[in-house]
Amino acid sequence: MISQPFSTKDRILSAAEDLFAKSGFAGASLRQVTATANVNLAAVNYHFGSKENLINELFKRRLDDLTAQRVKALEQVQRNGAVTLETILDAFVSPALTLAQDRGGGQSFVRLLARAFAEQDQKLRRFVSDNYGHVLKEFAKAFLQLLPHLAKEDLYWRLDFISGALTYTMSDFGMIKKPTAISEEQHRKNAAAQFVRFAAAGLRAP
Amino acid sequence: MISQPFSTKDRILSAAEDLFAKSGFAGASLRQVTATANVNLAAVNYHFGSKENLINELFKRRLDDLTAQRVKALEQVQRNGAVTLETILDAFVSPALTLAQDRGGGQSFVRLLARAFAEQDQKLRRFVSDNYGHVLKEFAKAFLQLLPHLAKEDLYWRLDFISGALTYTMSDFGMIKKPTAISEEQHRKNAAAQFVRFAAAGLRAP
DNA sequence: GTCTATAAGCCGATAGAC
DNA sequence: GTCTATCGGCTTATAGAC
Repeated sequence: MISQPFSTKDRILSAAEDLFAKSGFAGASLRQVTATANVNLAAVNYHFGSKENLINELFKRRLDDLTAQRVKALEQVQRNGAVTLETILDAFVSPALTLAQDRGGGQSFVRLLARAFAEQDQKLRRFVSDNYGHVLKEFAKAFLQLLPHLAKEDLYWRLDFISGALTYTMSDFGMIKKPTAISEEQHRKNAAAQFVRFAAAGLRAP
Repeated sequence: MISQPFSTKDRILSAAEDLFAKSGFAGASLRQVTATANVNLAAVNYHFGSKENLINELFKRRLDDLTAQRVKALEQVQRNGAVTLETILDAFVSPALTLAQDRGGGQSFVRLLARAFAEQDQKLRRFVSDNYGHVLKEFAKAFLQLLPHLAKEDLYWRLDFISGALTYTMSDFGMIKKPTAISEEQHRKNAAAQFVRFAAAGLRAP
């Protein structure tokens, strides 16, 4: 069970991430996945049991990491005392946009996320809500403390809008025409700044 | 070529809309579509030529209508003189949310839109941009007139965020827990009002 | 326009050798 | 852990009768 840098399992996961992002879960076959990963067709069932379970492990791998980074960023904001709508939003958004720019599969993964939303797969939603819902609640609590006059119902609507805008922005991130003069890092920071400014104003709406 | 109320063609389109929304373009087969529509399997190729072309006609049918309603609403706002960020946003958003609530297939269609976005299908994007892009430009122009100090680049970022939030909201619309006491019409108006308030504040961000 | 029958091929999953 | 070979079932698309 020792995990090697380019194990069969890893190669399958990476190939699956790319192909499912490109063609969808139903649109990409395990035959395509194993051919791209340069492994035998039977290896998928040996290592993951089924196509469905392979997909679940795909989400688990990335969401564990993304969630941990968001929590870390939020805690850091709260420890440093500079708690504003902007800094909290940045703690939520920046890890996601960094992932959206990562060529090592993260870029594919955020497109997978957009697909998962469109799927409205109840099992997947349950999985996400069970495993990562508490983090969203942490952020909601932080926002509410800064917006004491906002009704909870209004906040939830607005957080939904923000989630939608972020999902859309992340998944399109590779396509927004980046001025060739600036670095990817610069572009990512610009996107985060634009997003935070927009979302903070939206949260402050009367 | 006389279009009858429940022609084979119409039944195929409606069944396809529902099934593709539920299972995706690759996930739902023409066999499922024709079985649901109560028509023969061969009828799809007779009337549409191929699965891909059936999908295109699906989008054409709804987007022609949605775009026309948006243009009409925008013109009405501009004729009546009450031109504000809120009224323009409402002209853009309300026809979409009405569609999202329509049980006669519109509800399925907006989920198809979310899927199409996740697909990042270049051919479909080109089709949408070629046929409906001029309407988005009309709205952008109207916004810019009310936000003379906003850089164009900033506006485009914000319109992207708004599109994402709207796509997400529409496609999730059937799932937001509606208090049983209020009517669907009421719920739709509430969603539109929440959205317009949020988006207008976001557009006005410093 | 609608039907049956079928072509030609891809699918996920597994049995069993190595 | 990796391989080949294969099972049973599904897919889109079409040819040709009615």
